[in-house]
Amino acid sequence: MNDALKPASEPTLSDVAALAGVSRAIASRALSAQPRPVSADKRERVLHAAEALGYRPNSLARGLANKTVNLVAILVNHIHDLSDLDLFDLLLAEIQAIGKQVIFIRVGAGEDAEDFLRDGVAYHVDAALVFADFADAATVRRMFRNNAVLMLNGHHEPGAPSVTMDEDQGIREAVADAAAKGVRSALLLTGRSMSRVEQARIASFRAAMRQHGIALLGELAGDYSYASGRALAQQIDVDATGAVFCTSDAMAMGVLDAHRRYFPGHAPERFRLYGFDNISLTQFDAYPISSIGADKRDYVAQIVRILNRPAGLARHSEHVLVATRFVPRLTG
Amino acid sequence: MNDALKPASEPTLSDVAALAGVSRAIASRALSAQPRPVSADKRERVLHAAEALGYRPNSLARGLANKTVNLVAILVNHIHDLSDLDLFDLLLAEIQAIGKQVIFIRVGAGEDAEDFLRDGVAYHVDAALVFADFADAATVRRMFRNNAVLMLNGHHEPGAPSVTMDEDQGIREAVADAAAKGVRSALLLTGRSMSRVEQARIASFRAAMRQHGIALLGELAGDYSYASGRALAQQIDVDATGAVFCTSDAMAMGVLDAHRRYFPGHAPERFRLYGFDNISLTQFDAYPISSIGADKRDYVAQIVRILNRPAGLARHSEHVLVATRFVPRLTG
DNA sequence: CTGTTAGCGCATTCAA
DNA sequence: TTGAATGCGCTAACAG
Repeated sequence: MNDALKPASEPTLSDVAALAGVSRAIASRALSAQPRPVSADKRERVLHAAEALGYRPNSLARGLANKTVNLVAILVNHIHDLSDLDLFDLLLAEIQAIGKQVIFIRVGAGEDAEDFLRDGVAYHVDAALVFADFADAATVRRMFRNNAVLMLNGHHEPGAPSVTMDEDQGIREAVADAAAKGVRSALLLTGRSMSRVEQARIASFRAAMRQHGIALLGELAGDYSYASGRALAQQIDVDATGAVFCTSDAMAMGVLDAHRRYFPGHAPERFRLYGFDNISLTQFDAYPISSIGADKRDYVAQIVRILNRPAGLARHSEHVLVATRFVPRLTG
Repeated sequence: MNDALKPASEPTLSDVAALAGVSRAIASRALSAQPRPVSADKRERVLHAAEALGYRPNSLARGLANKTVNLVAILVNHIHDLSDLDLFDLLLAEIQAIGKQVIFIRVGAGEDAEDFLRDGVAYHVDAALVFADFADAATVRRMFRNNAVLMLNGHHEPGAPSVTMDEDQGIREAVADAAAKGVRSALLLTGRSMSRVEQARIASFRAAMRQHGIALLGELAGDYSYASGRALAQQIDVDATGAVFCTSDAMAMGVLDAHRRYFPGHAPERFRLYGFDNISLTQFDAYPISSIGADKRDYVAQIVRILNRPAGLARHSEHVLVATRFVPRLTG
């Protein structure tokens, strides 16, 4: 088939090289981001040819040859928690800023992960960021044919680096705040308890309350959602309960709405209310919930720093802790 | 270098074929998702070998050979609007359900798109879903070396299919509702007016109000955010204004908080308040805002249907309209 | 049904 | 500095 009959398709490096009158190797070097030996005039010709043809390098082919794809996978259970909104937009922006693209993988309840493995649908990526609860590093490594796994779900295994929020710190501050305000008894509303992060939170609350002599009246199992907080709030004995600690802001919002008559003008009348994650919604007037959270910019910066490390994540497994703090608002 | 000295690396198809004692082609066919002619026993041997080696196909190589990568790009300005939470989790799940992976691209204010083009960082994808305001189909096509562009940002160009919410319908219902309740004058709070979608919304509101004899007292320019609604609410003359229509629920939430004294028990006392997008947050007790929106499942289903169409999106440009409806709640 | 061969588009040896 | 040749891992076309 001669050129005239060739179907219109994307120009390749060969086309550029042909138009510029150089070899493919020269064209490749001229177009490379790294400095490569090419004479000035040939470089010029190649660049012009590429421009004229509207040439776009094929990332797949480049990745195959390079074994570096500039692709990062983010594994999540889902993205419908309110706190996700604050985090992922920032994370996405920062990862793109270092020249990588983000492939989002939603593994749902957790069983689906096995499907990914079996079907081999997963991409070969430079690194995998694991927010999903279930996943252990080994599974994720197999999933992505890659050792560069960054654990962000509270697990920290010897082989893989991790960035974890030091939630204990913020929890202690919040409980101390309650104790200082005379709280003697409290209820704890929890989320999905199978999660490592959640278990750590619960343990921290228990320890801090014990330390401050606050009686733990009970633990009610929710699922982080507004609806679960709204429903569980019915079980709160407002006369006996000094404070309600929730492991998500959304649950605290549900509690607040259920008992809003006790928060006239948002001043705590019966019990104090504490949320978790310090989501931006707590800045809305209707939900002035005292909360616990880390500086998201700091958290994301730590993740990106590890991602950007030339050595890669595989070798030395660094475990980074990001500080959280108590953020007082009207309810706490 | 003999096998003993070969560095430990990912097993390839060749390794599987060797272990199974078949050719690479047979191994490839046995591992293929599509039915391919392979004898039962060889297929069995290949599967076992793959299992034993922990073989994972390299999607890059497969894509290169196939020219089909099972990758879909989603272009957004950002993902921090409350309405994004409802949409993208569902969309992600549904796209994965048809065996494709999602690469999220955040183009921010819009200038960054040019950077993507220049740097050629964009991946070769099967299709691009364009939610970002700025982008025209031609730019996106160049960006992804691909003609399969699905416009979801309100633009519908001849070359590219689109799925658009028929917002006019819901807006007419909402305005009719207000008129029926005796509203004679109204204010409109708008978002980023450069967006095609937003311009259409504004036009619909104007037309509907004209039709129902509702005087448009003014248009206040916000940015879809709670904060902008909260701030602009100061300019509302509660004595002269029968209703406030907002082009986002978040702005309506801001208005509600600013004037909450006029909504005791959420019963509209002075003016009626209408939001937009019907986000799930309007189901929270504190923000019972009447809104306008489409069935998200329907909307996503239309998108996935087009994505899944064997013919591809390139040829026939289908323009799908998804119905919106007025959803009355306490404020409207 | 099977194996051989030839690419996909690119980066990188290695001689020249 | 250049260009021919090689290979990344896989699938498709072809012949057997």
